[in-house]
Amino acid sequence: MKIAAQDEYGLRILIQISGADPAEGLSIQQLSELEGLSTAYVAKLTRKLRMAQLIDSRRGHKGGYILSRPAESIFVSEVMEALGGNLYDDSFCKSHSGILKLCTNSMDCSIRSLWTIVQQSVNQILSNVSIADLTVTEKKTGTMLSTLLEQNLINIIDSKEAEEV
Amino acid sequence: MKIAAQDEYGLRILIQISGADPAEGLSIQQLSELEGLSTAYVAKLTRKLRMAQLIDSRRGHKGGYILSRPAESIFVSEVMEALGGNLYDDSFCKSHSGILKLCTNSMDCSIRSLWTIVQQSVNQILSNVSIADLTVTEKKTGTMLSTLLEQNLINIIDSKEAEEV
DNA sequence: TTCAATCTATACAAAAAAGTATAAATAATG
DNA sequence: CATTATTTATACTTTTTTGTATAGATTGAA
Repeated sequence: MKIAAQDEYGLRILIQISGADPAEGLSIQQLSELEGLSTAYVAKLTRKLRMAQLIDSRRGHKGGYILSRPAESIFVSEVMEALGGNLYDDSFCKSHSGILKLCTNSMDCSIRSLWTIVQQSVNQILSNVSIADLTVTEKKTGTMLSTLLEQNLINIIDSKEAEEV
Repeated sequence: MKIAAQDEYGLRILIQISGADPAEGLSIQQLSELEGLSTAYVAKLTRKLRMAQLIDSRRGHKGGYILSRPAESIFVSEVMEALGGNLYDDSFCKSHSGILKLCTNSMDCSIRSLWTIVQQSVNQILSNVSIADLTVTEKKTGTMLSTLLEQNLINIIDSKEAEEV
């Protein structure tokens, strides 16, 4: 259970682009220097980001990449989806109301339920963090999203009692 | 960002062992038939589980594997650790009190903070689900841990406001 | 128009993960 | 003790992921 290389590098590239002057954009060459990756590899990753409509490209002389939308409206969940797909596809075993159940009727179901819960939890976090939240600016120096998970962590522990053996 | 094959198969094998009669255990051959994996592959996975002291082996005639502890005390987080390691190593960027911060002072820090939050969230879930919770028995049929994540999901959304721009 | 800077697409190579094969060690049982 | 059923360890092959190379298409500017 690992974060793939593409996830990390693709996200870094997107954050770099979000920090650039939108009138100029960033070229593959510039991104390559900024992140210490080969130009060929950057090109491969920008292709995925572009095909997912997260960035727009301008070809030819003075070309480069810019975000296709404001950084505030691009969420990390979308970036992960574009780069590496989901941890686990949770299209079933999920109740209509959005409340998850860990069903132990069969091993298939219990394991699938577990992955679904994990997937949902990860997705819930990543779909609430935007590229703007991760972009470094002078204004933002020192900013913390300190309560993002704080309460969250406590609740899971308490809810353990809900188990009916 | 994917669940590795070893994570899934290793967990399944452990659940199978937990369901077996402790006086008999389960052999590699039996596990292979139960899960539809080659004996060689099962052997590779049981080795990891054994080295992590999650199962005990008995060699020779009538040998096999049993859990080294009660299923109630083996948590999925340990199993994942034994099989594939962590999503991300979160040994730093974590405050003493256990409250996580998404620090945006530098890109390195902001991305690392994000992975740390994700890692902690996943770990919090997996360290509260035991092998017993996933094991199928007649008694347990129909059991649900329905509130495991329920509240959890709502809190993250609300806490988004805590951001100080 | 011509040139250089740039993105685009596809094919290739290297590294890591997944899965297999095999020989040796161990233990129960007749 | 010999045989058979079993785990153990290591080396090997296949597949997937990661990363590179290269040739072509597009654009701006002299």
